Amino acid sequence: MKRVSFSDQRCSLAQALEVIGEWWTLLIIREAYFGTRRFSDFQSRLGIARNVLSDRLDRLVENGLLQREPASPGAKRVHYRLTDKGRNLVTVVVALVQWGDRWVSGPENAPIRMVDRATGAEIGDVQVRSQDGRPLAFHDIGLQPGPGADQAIHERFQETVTNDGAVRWRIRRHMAE
Amino acid sequence: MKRVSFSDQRCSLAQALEVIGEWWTLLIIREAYFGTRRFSDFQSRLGIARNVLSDRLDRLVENGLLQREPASPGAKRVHYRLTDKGRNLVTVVVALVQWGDRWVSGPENAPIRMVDRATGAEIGDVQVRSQDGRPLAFHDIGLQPGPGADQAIHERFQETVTNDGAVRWRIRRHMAE
DNA sequence: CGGTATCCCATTTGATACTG
DNA sequence: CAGTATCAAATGGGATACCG
Repeated sequence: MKRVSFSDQRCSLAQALEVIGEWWTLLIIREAYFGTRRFSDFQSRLGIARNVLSDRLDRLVENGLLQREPASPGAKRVHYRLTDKGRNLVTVVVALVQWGDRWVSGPENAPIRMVDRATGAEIGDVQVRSQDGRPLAFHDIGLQPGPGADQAIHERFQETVTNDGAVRWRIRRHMAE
Repeated sequence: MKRVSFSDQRCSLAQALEVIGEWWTLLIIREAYFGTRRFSDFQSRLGIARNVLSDRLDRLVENGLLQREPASPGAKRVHYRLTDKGRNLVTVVVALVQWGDRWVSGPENAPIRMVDRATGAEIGDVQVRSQDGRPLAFHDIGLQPGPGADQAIHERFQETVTNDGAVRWRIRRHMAE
């Protein structure tokens, strides 16, 4: 059966997965970070089937993560280059690589080191932070209904106002109540 | 045909995708962040088929992102709770949500706000940073062969030593040379 | 409630052959 | 080189029925 489209889910996570959730997509993006631009280089380095690659590249261009440009001025041959939208995914990729290094492969097996160009030192761990830069641990992050929250989302939250007028949101653990 | 297993790819990104690359997996993790613990709550909130959910939960437990525990002491009913390994993915999820908010949905449509519990202010953008906390833009990040680099990886880099003895790595754009 | 077992279809994927 | 076209196999996913 057709998988439910995530696009009707409001969550940005689902929306993002709609774009990059395909198996190969992030690996293609990663290859692009490496500077790979040509069809055949993507193909041989990733070991991906040509038709699948073709399809994924099309979709990535369509979605604005990659752009096609003439390999040399006037040539019909094209290169695939990252757009800002694609480049902006670097946080996700780095976070994912670091997670994989830490919990799956083990840091000692990391095939790639990512360094700060300016100093040559390894980059830091990607972290969630407050706007003023304090690292936030899992439990420091609170959830609230956002500007685009629909009925279903609102139903999952319970709003309470404390004595001093501050507003708190609590997440309902179970719907039935 | 059988899809190539990413596990034989050295890259931690591929390894991570092996664990969480499945369509539903990250959404289940997100639900767990919301505090969802029961099978039926996952099911009804995500709208996922029961057998698929069953399979994904099994795999998540197998891979150590979730753990099963008795719903109440002595009960046979179980809850699914995040492990540290699962919780640690929060960076990835937040980065992905923020990317989706920014590039796909538009921030004004964000159904969920993530705030710093201590202040109630929105959390900051997840960023790649140097170890001493400077934000690193895409081009500030350099790549080098890591401790687990194999022959194939090494071949993609060219090592050069500058006059003053510093070592630089350059990525070969094309293999043939 | 919390699953498991079956069944079946849609999609993805890889291999191969072909084209400009 | 840079794809497109076609095809078969594997898998993912949904629906439904069943069970303790």
